[in-house]
Amino acid sequence: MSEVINKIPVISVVGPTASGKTAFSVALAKRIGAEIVSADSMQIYKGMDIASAKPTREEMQGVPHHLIDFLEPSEAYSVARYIKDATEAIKDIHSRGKKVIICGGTGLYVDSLLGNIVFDEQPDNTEVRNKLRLRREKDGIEAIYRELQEIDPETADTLHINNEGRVLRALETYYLTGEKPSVLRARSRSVPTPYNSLYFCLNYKDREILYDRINRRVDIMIENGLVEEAREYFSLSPENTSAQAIGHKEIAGYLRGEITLREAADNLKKATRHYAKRQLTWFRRNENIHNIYCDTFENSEKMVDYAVGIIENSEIYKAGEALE
RNA sequence: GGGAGAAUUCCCGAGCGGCCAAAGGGGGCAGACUGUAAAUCUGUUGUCAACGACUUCGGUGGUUCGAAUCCACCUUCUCCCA
Repeated sequence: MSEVINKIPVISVVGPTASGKTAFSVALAKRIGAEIVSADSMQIYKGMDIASAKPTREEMQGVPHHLIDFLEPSEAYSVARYIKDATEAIKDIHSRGKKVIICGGTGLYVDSLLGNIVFDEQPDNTEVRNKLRLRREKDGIEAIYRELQEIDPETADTLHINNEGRVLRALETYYLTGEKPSVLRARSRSVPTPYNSLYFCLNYKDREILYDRINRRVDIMIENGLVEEAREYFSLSPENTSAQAIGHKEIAGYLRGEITLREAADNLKKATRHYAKRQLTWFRRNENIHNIYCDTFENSEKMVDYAVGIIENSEIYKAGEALE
């Protein structure tokens, strides 16, 4: 009980893309007096407003948003950096007596942050990484994988050989730190979380409704100038994290004249649906999550009422109040 | 009106007498996930009382021990000449 008192209460709003997180989290924030810390690996980037469905000024309705629109697309980013940035933002908000809502669809970021996964400082990896890549070219992935099996069979067991990126990274970690990835992973989870969190996942009983929302949103993005945004984006030609974003890369074929805009739009819809499905898989394994099935509520206000009810019944703020 | 060809499982598309519930891809569904995560990767996808059984390859009939594969007719579609 005493540890609950010292923890920072945090509400998180997750859910698949296009589920309505932005509107919901803003409405909830206004109701309970919170600020929003984004957990979105693409909305961090400047100049990807349409593709990442970044909340607009109007949508934010005066609720402060953190970790949005602050990085150049050419910059790399990672979970480790996210945790650092988000921790800082949370402390800041909390110190000013406001409540915190984490809102975003990047499950890895949210879970790593709230689960307090510790990412130690690591030396520069470019040299090791390049060496491993060269060896992969020369000896093939089988040899690399076999080596991982010898060094850290536990990690090798959890990785499929076809997942080359992960296999390579596991070995890279080993050569960089001298420790087995499985050991590091265990240690990263050993520090108790400083947060007292309550998870909401915006969900849909009927998946078709979500898919329809996605399809419609893509059409709107195109109406709003997604093609122009993509054209500008590619003129900068960044090759980092931001290049992975769904949106611009599907439009690229059209810009090169290889496919019609219609085809590009269909590809984009498809890729977004796939992404939403992966997100659902991720969130499903969190048994502490409160699913809010959007298609079972009359209106958005009732959804917020429902969430507030759960918050009031929970201990996360009560414990804090008892302290004051 | 004449000629050529095609119809395959949710879609595209292979198969051309047994090894076919039928390659491959797409889509769907499920899953994994610790430093690029909107990424990367895996499994599954006719039905069932399910290590076996049953119903499928436009329709009907036939040839054959055996047909998605061969034959006949029918239906629909495509193309070419009129």
